[in-house]
Amino acid sequence: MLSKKTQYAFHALVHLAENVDKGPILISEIAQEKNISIKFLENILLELKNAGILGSKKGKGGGYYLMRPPKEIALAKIIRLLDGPIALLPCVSLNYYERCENCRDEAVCGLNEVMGRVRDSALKILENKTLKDILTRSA
Amino acid sequence: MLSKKTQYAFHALVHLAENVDKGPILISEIAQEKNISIKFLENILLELKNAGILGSKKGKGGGYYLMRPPKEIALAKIIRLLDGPIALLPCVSLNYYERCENCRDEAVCGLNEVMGRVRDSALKILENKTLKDILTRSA
DNA sequence: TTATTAGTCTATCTTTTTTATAGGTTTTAT
DNA sequence: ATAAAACCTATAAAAAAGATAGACTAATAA
Repeated sequence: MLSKKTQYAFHALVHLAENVDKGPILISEIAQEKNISIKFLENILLELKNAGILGSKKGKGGGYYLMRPPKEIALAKIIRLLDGPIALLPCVSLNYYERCENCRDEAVCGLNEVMGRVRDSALKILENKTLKDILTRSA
Repeated sequence: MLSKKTQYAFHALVHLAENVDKGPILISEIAQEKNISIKFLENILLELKNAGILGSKKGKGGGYYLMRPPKEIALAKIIRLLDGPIALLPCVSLNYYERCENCRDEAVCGLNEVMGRVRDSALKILENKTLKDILTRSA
């Protein structure tokens, strides 16, 4: 399961995407709209900003905004940033690989192979679907 | 990521599957072979037994054994038992569903839809692949 | 230039989950 | 009887997740 952090991030990003035309959006507005603790959300948005996904403006009229159009922000990127590996096992992770301590040889480990396939099938979706694809469907 | 518990369970099950002909297998043997803390493994095997996946025999000559042939034990079942939901979000989980607290209407939530697809693609593999499919490939 | 607004930063705290261990109990083969 | 091996329950230790606090900095407007 994705952590609350990542879930909150997605909802916040959706809100920002659905309001791109309105200039910088307040943390407090997002927090209220999406029912998220404002202080917790603050940390999350900062992290997204430091990763170059969001930009911000301080002072009156300030807030957060997307650095790129929604269709260029892949879901996989957000998950990896805030949650870490997408793979179910460290030994099949592309970005967070760790050697398996419990098997003799990954090359002939059947678990490794099957979990690699699960990873591929998830990535096929998560690398290609973007913020644009998770906006509210009526909008 | 799957918990250590689930990872250990898979490795233990593989060992049992690869030794079906040898009668009950000792916890200690599995622990040593797969490099798992024996006491931790004990708990895991018990849980698998209580779920009807393993059987056991006490006393001398005792140990654990599979209750069904490896090809009838789906990977999804093991994961759900020891790790809980396979879905990335509670609101798209088939077995552990929880309402989303952050969106107004799941029916039009794009995140819900995409994550539902990720779940389906993972389940397509994990429901159909079994213990038999994760045995060491040379065997 | 000062007050206000709003993000920045870092630290800490609480709770939950995960991982692991301990030690006695029961069953069974010999 | 005794030794082997699973059973059971509790607890402890460590790590991660979730949440909060408060002082700091930058931008804007009066």
